[in-house]
Amino acid sequence: MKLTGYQQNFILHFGEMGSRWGINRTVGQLYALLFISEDPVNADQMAEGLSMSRSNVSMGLKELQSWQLVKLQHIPGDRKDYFKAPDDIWLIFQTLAEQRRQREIDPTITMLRGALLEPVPVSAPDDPDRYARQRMGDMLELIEMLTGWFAEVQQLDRSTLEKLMRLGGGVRRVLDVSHKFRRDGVVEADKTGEG
Amino acid sequence: MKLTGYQQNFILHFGEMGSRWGINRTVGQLYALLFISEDPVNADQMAEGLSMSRSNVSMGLKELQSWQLVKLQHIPGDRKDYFKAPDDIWLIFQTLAEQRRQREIDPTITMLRGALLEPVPVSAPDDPDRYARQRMGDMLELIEMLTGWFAEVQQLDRSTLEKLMRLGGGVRRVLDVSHKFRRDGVVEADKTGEG
DNA sequence: CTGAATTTTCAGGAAAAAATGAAAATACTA
DNA sequence: TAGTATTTTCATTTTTTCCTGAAAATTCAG
Repeated sequence: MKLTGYQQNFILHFGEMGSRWGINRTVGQLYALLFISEDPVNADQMAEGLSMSRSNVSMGLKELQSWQLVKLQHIPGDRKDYFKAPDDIWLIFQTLAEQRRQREIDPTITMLRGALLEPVPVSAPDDPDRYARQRMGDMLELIEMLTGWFAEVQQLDRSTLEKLMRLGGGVRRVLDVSHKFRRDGVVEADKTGEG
Repeated sequence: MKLTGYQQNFILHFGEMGSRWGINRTVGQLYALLFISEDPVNADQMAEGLSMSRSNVSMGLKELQSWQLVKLQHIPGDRKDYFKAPDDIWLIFQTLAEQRRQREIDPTITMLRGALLEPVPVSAPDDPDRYARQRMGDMLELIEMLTGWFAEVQQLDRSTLEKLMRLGGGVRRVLDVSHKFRRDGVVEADKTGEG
């Protein structure tokens, strides 16, 4: 597994960014390598190409598999496991976003719901947790709105999604007009009229 | 600075999640404390309430200020610095998203642009970097589409934004109809018609 | 200016995370 | 099923990150 300087540059960058992305250098480098490799790669090749121990590759691959970011393949006549990143970069992005939601947001939603479910002792006017409760409620509301939106948008087909993206801020104009066509009251007419 | 069990629960959670969010425990706890505190808090109070050293608080606050997530205030007759999280939780979210973009995505955009600018040696059919170039181009295209979209949507006023969120996947229906009103060719008519 | 109050810096120790090599486990072939 | 190829596990070492206390720097009242 020989890597060109061009490829190494990309791989090193992903390794360094790893810490900011909540993954370690190894995992970042492994994924970068898979991402730019047209053919599937086996663990020995990765260890050699990235100059790291075989066991480190094994742990890194395990991590990547738990993120569902790699596909396992087999090559006829070869007993080794070969790995590949999905061809579809949109799919990679969606998987990444979905996994980060599960790891970074869901636990907080659970905590907030639990805390807000606790009954207020006597709802005394001097409740020391009054403000905390309110803030936690605000936070939960925002997170639920955002994650709910994301979940729905994730269902959209590729072309609709790209259309929405390219529309950008122009979505405001479309939204302004949309109340004329609403069917089920989801859309509220906007009377602020700054357009 | 006395904290109730209710408040401590929230603060501890943020501390533990910190590592997943790319901040350390201290910073997570500090922000959680500020977030649920109605009145501004000074550094000594934080150190006491969170049982950590005064110097640790100082470093944590420096970090939070670099994220522009705290507001500095002064209380008449008191020389200490007091800190507060913004009241507006939408603003907090936007700041967070903006800062993460700068730290986690912008460096990669820069790297990709630089790499893709490099001229292909002789465009030989056996260019070993052919596939890597293509993949990096695909990645840059997706990232630019997403960040560009995000930048535009960030400009929208609060009520339009909430409207878009609550619309969720229903945006497809609105998009379908929008081509009737397009002004500048950004919107492509969709003939797949699965509605 | 002086000195007290307050905040910041930073070297060094503590804790956490990552990486390694050896051994164990697993999977497969003959 | 014996033997080999391959992968995984895990105790240990290495590296990185975090936290602290002491000292330095800054701010401000008198």
